[in-house]
Amino acid sequence: MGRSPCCDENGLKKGPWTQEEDEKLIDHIQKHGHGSWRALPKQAGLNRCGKSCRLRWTNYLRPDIKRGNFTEEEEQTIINLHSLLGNKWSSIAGNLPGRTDNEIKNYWNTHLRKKLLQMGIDPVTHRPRTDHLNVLAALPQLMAAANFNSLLNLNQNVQLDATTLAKAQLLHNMIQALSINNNNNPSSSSSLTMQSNNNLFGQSSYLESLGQSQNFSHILDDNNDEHLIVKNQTTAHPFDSFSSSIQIDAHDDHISLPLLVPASPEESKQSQVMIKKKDIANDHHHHLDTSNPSSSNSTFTQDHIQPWSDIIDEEASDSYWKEIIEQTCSEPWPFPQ
DNA sequence: AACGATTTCAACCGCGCATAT
DNA sequence: GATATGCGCGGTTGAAATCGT
Repeated sequence: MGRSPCCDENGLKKGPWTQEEDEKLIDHIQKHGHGSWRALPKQAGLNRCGKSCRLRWTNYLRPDIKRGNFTEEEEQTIINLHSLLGNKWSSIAGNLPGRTDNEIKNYWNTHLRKKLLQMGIDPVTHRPRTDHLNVLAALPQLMAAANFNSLLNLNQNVQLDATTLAKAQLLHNMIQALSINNNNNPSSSSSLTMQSNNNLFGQSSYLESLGQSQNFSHILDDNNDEHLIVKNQTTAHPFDSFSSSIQIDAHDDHISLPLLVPASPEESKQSQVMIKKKDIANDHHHHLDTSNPSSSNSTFTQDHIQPWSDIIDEEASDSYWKEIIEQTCSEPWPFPQ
């Protein structure tokens, strides 16, 4: 089946549109509608192919185009819809009035994709990435450089945006990676020490600071250990399609970090990191609990650790990691100092 | 200030599907 | 049913803008 190439016809202009061309196109469509895109250029006096005219109109000149930055709500919608639909940009655009599929696609590729990657989430599957964890384990000094005093100031209510949540997720992954590494390699030098004058997770304001509304409930386990169960009930959060819960051992001295995006119940269990509160309180140094039973159940072993060259993919470039590290460790966290 | 690296985004390209002939 | 045509979609490109040194 033959097809006449759309824009290969002789003499048809390509490239950026001039103001004059825009005006001609707008004027013609306002007077006559676009009708047949193929016939439009001649009728409008444009030396363009119909395809180029359609693209210019739908992506730029249409009067109902919404300009400006994407709002948090729009970001949330895109992420949620992408997790359901994949790269169905036109379908996603259908749920965002005034936004074009091209604009959404560009915004995804330049912003949202990176944001998810920074959270340790695969932007294709929307599931946690694990291929980079042992790379992080090689960078414990970066963690020590992070300003945890500001992170751990828990007496302020702070609304977190997606970027901050991304940092929290990455931090969680880093701690998780180091814990796993320690577990598998007791002689490893990658133990993590964090300085703080605050009792980290024993305060509900930490949870509130995640910008989430929760229900708290106490339960007793088989050993009569009291647990504080915190259920994430946020509905306006970009990741509300994922159920996340935070469990605090109120009786014992273990606290679990929230896994913001558990891929599955199994993964969620395996990725819990326990930090001993007494370590925090006693010497103001936070140590990862290397005897952590949940991480000892981890399926990660040294056998799974791959060479850097095997791990790195097209998006895990030097600049990619540089960006993550810099944003995670150098920027001030949005917690009050 | 200059230059190279990186990012952004408008525009293009090729393909698949639907419809017309 | 075969072929031709048009449209829309998703991936890719490359110039311009921005950033970093």
